[in-house]
Amino acid sequence: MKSDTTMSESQLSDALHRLVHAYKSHLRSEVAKQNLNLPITHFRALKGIARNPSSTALSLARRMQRDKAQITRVLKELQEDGLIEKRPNPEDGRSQLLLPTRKGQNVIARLLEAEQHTAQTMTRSLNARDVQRFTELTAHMVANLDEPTDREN
Amino acid sequence: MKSDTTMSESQLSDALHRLVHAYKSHLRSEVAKQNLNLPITHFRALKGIARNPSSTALSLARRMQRDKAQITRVLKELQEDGLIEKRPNPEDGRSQLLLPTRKGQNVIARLLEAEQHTAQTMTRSLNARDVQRFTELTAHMVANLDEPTDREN
DNA sequence: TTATTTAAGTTGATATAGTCAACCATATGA
DNA sequence: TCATATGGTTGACTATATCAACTTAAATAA
Repeated sequence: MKSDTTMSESQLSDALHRLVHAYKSHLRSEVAKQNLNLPITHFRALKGIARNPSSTALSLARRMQRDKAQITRVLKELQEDGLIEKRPNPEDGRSQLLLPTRKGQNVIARLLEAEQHTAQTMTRSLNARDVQRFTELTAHMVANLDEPTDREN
Repeated sequence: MKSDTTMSESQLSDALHRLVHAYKSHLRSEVAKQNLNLPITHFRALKGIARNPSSTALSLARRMQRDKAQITRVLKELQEDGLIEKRPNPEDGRSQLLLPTRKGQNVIARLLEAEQHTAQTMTRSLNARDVQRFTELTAHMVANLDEPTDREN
């Protein structure tokens, strides 16, 4: 009798979809309130660059687990918006180091606020332990999904 | 000193994105293994229709929390693929009832298998209680995000 | 040192998702 | 019966993702 299991897995899947949808739409509107017009992926990329001082397109793609083609495009737009700059990578002539500009740092600060509002709304009925637990479980599941097929990308 | 909080929220957000991305890509490949060529959203819609005997486009849109325009398109394609049919709704001349065809039911069964594989992979390091807890927390968060703005759509 | 292979990044083409506004037809209620 | 609301459709557009081909530089083998 596996239908119970199947059921709970369907629920898990649906709940996840709903959560991410609701999360993105809330965050998008928070970002808009800050008068910023930046898609979520761009935000995430920008954050990743700021957090990691010597990012390159490829290292970012790996950390975000996104296609490098997509990253190239996002970076191009971030650069056009003056949020990041690319510097030649002294260690590899094919690659560039990514840095947030001053403007980019400014924008990041505001984005983090928006993100925090959203996260606070989202977790307002949970205590810190629950949030912690949730994050851990999430990370576990990501690892489980990634492990089998040695990902390249 | 709120930077700790901000940090954990960023982590939560990133972890979530990664999970959904990994989940979708795993599920997509499981679906492909079944020789089915159906986007995830179509699958979810089909599932929703099968689960709920007297679905209409709008009720489905509400349950899935998706835009009705998007639902219309998904339904059109499911119908073109012969997976669902539309019957006039005796209670409202503007609306149609949605039913899976026999073929649709067949496909659903195989999709559920694919979904189950993915879920099993994803949760293999967790026990049932953890999964349960995770699903609950997810639902809580969805509720928190939905509550404030009385959603229409 | 040249030739071959690999890696970083870009580009093109295409698929999938989601959003918003305008719109048509039916329903509802004043 | 007129005005308004609702179910559903369509158009236009944005955002996200995937894959393959390609360019240039790097690494390695011959």
